[in-house]
Amino acid sequence: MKAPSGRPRDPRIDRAVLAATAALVTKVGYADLTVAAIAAQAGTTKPAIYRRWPSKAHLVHEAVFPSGEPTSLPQTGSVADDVREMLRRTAAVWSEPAARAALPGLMGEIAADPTLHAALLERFAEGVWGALHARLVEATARGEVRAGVDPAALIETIAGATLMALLIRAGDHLDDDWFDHMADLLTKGIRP
Amino acid sequence: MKAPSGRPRDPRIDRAVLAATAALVTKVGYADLTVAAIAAQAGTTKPAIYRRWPSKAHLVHEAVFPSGEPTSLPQTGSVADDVREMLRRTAAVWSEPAARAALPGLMGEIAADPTLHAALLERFAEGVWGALHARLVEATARGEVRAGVDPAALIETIAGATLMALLIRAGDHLDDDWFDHMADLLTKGIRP
Amino acid sequence: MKAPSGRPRDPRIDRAVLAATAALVTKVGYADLTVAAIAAQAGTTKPAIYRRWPSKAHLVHEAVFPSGEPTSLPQTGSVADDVREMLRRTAAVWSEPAARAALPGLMGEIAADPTLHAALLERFAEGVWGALHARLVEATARGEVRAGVDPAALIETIAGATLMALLIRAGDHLDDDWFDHMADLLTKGIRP
Amino acid sequence: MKAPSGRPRDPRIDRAVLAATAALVTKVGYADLTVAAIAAQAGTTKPAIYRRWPSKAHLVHEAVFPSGEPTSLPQTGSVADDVREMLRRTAAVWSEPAARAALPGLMGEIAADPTLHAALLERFAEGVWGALHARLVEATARGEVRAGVDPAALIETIAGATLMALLIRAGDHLDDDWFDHMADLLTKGIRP
DNA sequence: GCTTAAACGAGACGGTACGTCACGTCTTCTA
DNA sequence: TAGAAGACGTGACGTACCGTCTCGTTTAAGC
Repeated sequence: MKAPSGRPRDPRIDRAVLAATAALVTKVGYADLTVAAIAAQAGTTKPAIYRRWPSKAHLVHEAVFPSGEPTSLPQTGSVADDVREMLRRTAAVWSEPAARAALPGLMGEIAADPTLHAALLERFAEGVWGALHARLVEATARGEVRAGVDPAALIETIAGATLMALLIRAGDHLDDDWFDHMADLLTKGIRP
Repeated sequence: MKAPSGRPRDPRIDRAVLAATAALVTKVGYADLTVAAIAAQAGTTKPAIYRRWPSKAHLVHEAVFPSGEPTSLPQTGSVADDVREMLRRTAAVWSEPAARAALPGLMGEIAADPTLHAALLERFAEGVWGALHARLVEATARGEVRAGVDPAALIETIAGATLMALLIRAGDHLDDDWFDHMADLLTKGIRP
Repeated sequence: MKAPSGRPRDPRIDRAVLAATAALVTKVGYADLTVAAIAAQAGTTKPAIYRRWPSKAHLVHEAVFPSGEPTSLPQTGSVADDVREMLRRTAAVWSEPAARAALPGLMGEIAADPTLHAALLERFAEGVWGALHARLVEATARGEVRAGVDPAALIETIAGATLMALLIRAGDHLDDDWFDHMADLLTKGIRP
Repeated sequence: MKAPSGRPRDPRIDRAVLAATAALVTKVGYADLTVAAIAAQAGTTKPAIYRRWPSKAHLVHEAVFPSGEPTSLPQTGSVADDVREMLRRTAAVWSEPAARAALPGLMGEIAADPTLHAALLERFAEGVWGALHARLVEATARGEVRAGVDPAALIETIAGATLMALLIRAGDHLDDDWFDHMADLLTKGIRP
C-alpha cells in the first residue's frame, strides 16, 4: 500500500517552517508575508515548503491555529459559566499574536478556497465549538436552557462577537469586563 | 478656502469606476480583481484611478459600501423589533453581492492599513450602528432595556454574529428564521 | 494675412524655458530630463512650452545649440589653420556643458524624427560648416588643396572625429595637443 | 570557483531573446522597442530578461554588436589598404540593419550609464580597433607611417567619420567611392 | 554494500499584477 | 487668445511574489 521508499522527510523542517511562519506573520503581517522569507528564516527552501503544504494559506492556517489541544471544557456546573469559558477560549486562540496577525488576511483566502474553508471549519468544530455544542444540548434537556435555542446559532454569536471585537479594537486586548458583560448578555438577554 | 484651479476631475469617471469595481468584484471575487480590469471596464486608465484612491482596497471599500444613506430606523415601538431591524440592515448591507464578494478580502487589507480601518469604522458608526446606539440609550432610560447593557457590546454582537453567519454559510443567504431566532436570543438570552 | 488677435505670447517665457532647459539638462542629463521639471524651473507650465515647441527634443535642440552666432572664419591665410580653427569651433559648440549633456540623447530622437534631423543639419550647414566649405573650394582653386578632396567628406571627418572624441573621452576635455595632432593628420595624412 | 548550484539558465532563452531584440529593433526602431514585445517575440517573459541583462540598453547592445569574432585584419602589405579595410569593417558592423537602427538610441543610454560605456569601449577595443592599433604600431616602426601619428587618434577619426556619415546620410549606405575617398584623405592628407 | 527513490539546497522558470512615471493633449478658470 | 493649473489617455517601466521546474547532491531503507 504505502511504500515509503526514498529519503524520508526531515521533521525538523516541518517544525522550523511552522515556527518561522508564526514568527514572521506576527512581525510583518499577513499581507507582507512571503514564502521565500519563511524559507530563509527556517533555513530551508521554497520547494521543501510546497512539498508539505499546498499553498501559503494552508501553511499559515496550520502554523497559527495549533491543532493538538484536548479542549475539554471543565465541569462548571452552570451554563452561564460554560458560555463564559467558551468566550475566553475562543478569544484565547484568536488573540495569540500570530493568529491575530493572520486572521484577517486568512479570511480572504478562506473565502476563495473551499478546501481551506472546510479545513478551518472542521478544526474549530472538533475543538472548542464541539464541546460547547454537546454541553448545550445536555443543558437544554435538563431545562437549564430554554427550548428553541439553537446551539449552532449561539456558537455563531459567541465566535462572531469575539471576532468582531478583535477586529474593531485593533490594538487592545479583551479584558475581564468584556467577558463578564458578554456572557451576561448572552445568558440573560437585554430584557430588564 | 478651496482654490479649484486646473482642470476639474471628470465625475463620470468616479461613477464609472465605482460601478465597474462593484460589478467586477461580484463577478471574479476580490482576489482576482485587478485595477487594470477595473479601468478597462470603466473605460478609463489606471493612473486616473490611482489619482482618486490611494489603493485598490480604498477603492473597493468605497465601491462596496454605499456611503450616503441616513438610515434612520423606523419607529417600531419595541426594542425587540429594533434589534431585529438592526440585524436585517446589517445583513442587508453585507449581503449585497458586491459586498459579500469583497468582505473577506477586504479584511486583510483593513488590518494592514490603519487608514482603511479608521475609514471603515467611521462609515459604519455614522450609519446603522449610530442609529441603534441612540435608540438603545433611550430604551435603557425608559426601562425597556435592563441597566448595565452596553450598547457598544450589543452592536458588536449583532454585527459579529451576522458577519460570522455570512462567512460560515458560504453559499446561502440568511432567512427569516435566522433573524427571528437571533433577535430572540439577544432579547431574551438563553435563560428559560 | 497674419491676424495677431488675442493676447500676445510672453517673450520672457521663451527665454526662461530655454535657460531652464539648458541648466537642467546639464544637471540631470537628457535621459532624466522631464518637461514638467523644465516648466517648474522656468516658472511656467507644460502647455505654455508645447505651444512653442512641438516636442521635448525640439526644445532641447534649440536650447543647447544657440543659433545666432556670425561664425565667420578669420582670415588665416593657410588651409592648415582653417582646418584647425574648424576643429576648435566644432568642439567649442559641442563641449558646452549643456550641449555635451544633451548630444548623445538627442541623437536617438534625431534618428527617429526627420523634422529634427533636417533642422539640425540645416543649423550646422548654415554655421561653421558652411564657412569652411566655401573656404575649401577657394583653396582647391588656388591649388593649396589637392584636387579630388571632397569638402563635404572633410567636414564629415572633422565633425565625426570631434564627436567620437567627445563620446569616448567621457570626462575629459579636448586639449591643445589633440587639436594640433588632429589638424596635422588631416592636413598631411599619415604618409611619412 | 564557480558553484553552479540551482537550476541552470536555459541557453535557448538567451539566444531567442537576442534574436528577437535584433529583429524587433530593426523593425520598429530603438525608441519604440519595448521589453514586453521582446519577451513576447522570444516566447518568454520580462522577468526572464531582466534576470539576464540589467537594462534594455545592455540587452540591445549585446544583441546588436556581435561579440566573438577575432577579426584579424588580412595581410594587405600596405598601410593604405589597412586603413581602407578598417573603414570597411567599422562601417560593416554599424551598417547591420539592427545596429544602424539601434546606434543613435544607444548613444543616449551609453552617456547616461558608465557601465554600458565601459562595456562598449571594451568590446570595440578588443575587436577591429585593437587589430588596427597593432598594425599601425608596426607600420610606424617600419617607417611606412610618419613618426608622430597617434594610432588612437587615427582610430578615433576613422570611427568618427564613419559614424557621422551614417548619421547624416540617414537612408543611404556608404558606397565604394566613399571608402576610396576617405582612405585617400587619411593616407595622403589634403596637401597637394 | 549496493541500489534505489525520494528529499534536499539552490535558483531559474512562466505568469501576472503591481504602482509609478512621463509624454503630449485637453479642459477649466482667470487675466 | 495666452497663461496657470492640473486631469486626461496612452503605454512602458522595472519589481515582486506566486507556485512549479530542473539541476546536482545527500540520505535513508530495502535488497
